[in-house]
Amino acid sequence: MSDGFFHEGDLVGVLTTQPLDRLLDYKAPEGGCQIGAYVEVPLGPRKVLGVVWGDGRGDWDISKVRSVIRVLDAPPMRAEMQEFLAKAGAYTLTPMTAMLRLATRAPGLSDPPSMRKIYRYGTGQVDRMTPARQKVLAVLEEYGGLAFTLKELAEQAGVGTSVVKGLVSQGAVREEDSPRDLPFPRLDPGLPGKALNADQAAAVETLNTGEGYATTLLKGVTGSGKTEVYLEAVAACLKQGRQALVLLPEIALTSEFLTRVEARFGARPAEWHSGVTMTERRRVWKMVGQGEAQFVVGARSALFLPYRDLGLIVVDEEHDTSYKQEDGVLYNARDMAVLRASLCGAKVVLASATPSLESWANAEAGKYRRVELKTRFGSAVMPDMRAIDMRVEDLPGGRWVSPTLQGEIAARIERGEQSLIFLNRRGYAPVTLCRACGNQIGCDHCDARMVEHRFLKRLMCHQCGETKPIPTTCPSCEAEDRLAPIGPGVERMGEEVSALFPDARVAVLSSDLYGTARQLKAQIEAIADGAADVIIGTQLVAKGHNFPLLTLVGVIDADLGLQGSDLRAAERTFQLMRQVAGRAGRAEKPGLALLQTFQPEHPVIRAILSGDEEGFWRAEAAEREEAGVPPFGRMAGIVLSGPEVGAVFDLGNHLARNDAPLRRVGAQVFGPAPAPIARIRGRHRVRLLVKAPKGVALQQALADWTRPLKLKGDLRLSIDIDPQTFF
DNA sequence: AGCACGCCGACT
DNA sequence: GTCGGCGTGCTC
Repeated sequence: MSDGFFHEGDLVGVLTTQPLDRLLDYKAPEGGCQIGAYVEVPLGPRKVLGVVWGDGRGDWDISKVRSVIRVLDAPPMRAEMQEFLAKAGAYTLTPMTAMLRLATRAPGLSDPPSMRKIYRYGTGQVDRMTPARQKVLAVLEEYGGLAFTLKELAEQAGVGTSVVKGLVSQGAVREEDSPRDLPFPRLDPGLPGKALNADQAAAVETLNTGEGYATTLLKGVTGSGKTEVYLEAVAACLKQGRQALVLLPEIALTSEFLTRVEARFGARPAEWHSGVTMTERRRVWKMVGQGEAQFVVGARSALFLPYRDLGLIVVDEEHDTSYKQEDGVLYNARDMAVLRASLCGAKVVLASATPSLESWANAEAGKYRRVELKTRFGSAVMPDMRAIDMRVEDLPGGRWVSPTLQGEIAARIERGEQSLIFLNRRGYAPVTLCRACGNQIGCDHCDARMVEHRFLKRLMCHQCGETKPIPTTCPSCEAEDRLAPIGPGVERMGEEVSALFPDARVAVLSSDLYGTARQLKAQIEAIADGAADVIIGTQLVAKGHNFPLLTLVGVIDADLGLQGSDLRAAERTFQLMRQVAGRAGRAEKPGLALLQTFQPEHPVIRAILSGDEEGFWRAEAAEREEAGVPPFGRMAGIVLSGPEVGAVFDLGNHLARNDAPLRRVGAQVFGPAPAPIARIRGRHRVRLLVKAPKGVALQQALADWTRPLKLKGDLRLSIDIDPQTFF
């Protein structure tokens, strides 16, 4: 190889998407290929996708080495992307083949550029003009030289597609082939943004200061205008001719957000999330690679698109736990964003009203810059927050709205304002109990209780999604009609609130009550416009929706999430409560947030009420430092699973006993213990936790520790670096 | 990941 | 006899 080019017949090392965890040797194809080239290679009887990763190893019988079939029509993977995948793979202990699969998650990459028919003005004359034909020509006239697809044109004109076809046959409309993967419309960062207040302007200044890599924690309460601020960072990035990426939790990817982008830059960005169609996915992947998509708004996997020159990554709601999730590979998108940016000299903005403790600690340590937006827009201020001490409230069994909260809701209904009841529990009742034998109905495949969904008239397991009809006899003792729903879910809250306020319009917002994301969004928009007096919602409502008429938030069970010894539970409760409370009083009217709790003296509850966030974080940080857990120590979770408990535990015990590679680096292993969810879809799960001091080569030790294992039968092992839960 | 090979149990 | 279960091995 010289300057990254291989001539025909040179030995190249190819990384494929097949799970053979090493480079495979091939001969460079006719015409040669560049390092990084996306190629199609033969593997056994199949053709597979790969990337020319570097020199061939030459350790394979040369007579068996086959040739690369062809180089695909895409810019080669950049060295910086190779490095990103290698480092991310090494960090998460993920095989490189799996990393490459993440980076090529678009269908039909090996297909030739696909064409579609488009329609524009032709030169021919129409021999017989009809009203329908007139309409089609009028549409083409109105939009000048613009081309349409058949469906678009027919729809715009309000006629059938046959009318267009008729005009084509006469030459009055021209049919052309055009590449399906069209560039995205240019965005104009020069358009005027919203007027910024002093806080915001200062924040923008900080974000845009300096060249090259830097991470800034952008902290701002709900309604302080974080989005406007980071869109200005996007504008600055686009002005430099570099690409920008905004990551959002999947659930927050709404058309409302895209519309805001359009209002700021005059065009919509490229979208990348699970709801994007296959053809659009390919278009985004290709256009990002060609630099024809300047701005991508997407879910976590958008980090692995082949950017040509990425200059900015915004991680909005950076504390959101959905950034760490399994989709084949366990990675934390927030951390990977920082890694990627540091490799390509991009800036990172971590935006949140309630940052994660990790980011807070990094800012404290001076690794991140930090800016804060304190002012809420207009006259809106943070709501008044108070606890309702449930120990002194007079509340009959089976009811959850305290008299104090009820009174406040009544006052809001009177004034035509909205109230939000927050309960982070989907369904009707979390437990179905047999009053005869005490049995709680559980899932047959998981170690979880079935949740009653009265709306669906079924019991559902929230772990595996399994449902079954609500039984009338107890499956354990066969007593008739002794099963009772215990505890509240949002559906049941809806029932209670409707009974308390028969004339009020009550809306229950839960992801499972709406068929599609679109319906849910429409419902949220209608509610924001005033279509409901009382809104009952799960954590869905904590994620960035605006309710201008909302002046009261009642948190039904502020203690939910405080129990258990999970060190992150306090952090998460704190974040969630602050966010929910931030929903109230966004417009002109002051808000009130009421937290129903049985332990008003709990440090988390007190920190929320007093608004002493710094105090909360300092206390929380001290506790974690004491315990030597993240971010002050390293942790990894090892989950073993299999159909048979005994075998899974045996493997766990074997691992725990043979922990020499861990002890060498000063790491300790705890367990095996049943995993937080001990059984999922019929597979038993056992977890070991590894705790290590900061700064040791933990990944290497874990690899040495688990490598000798031969997983027999249906046993699986997965390693989770920096797990979200540890108890 | 696929796909072939291969070695034991219950059917025509 | 042979169909088919899925354990093991191979792909540059």
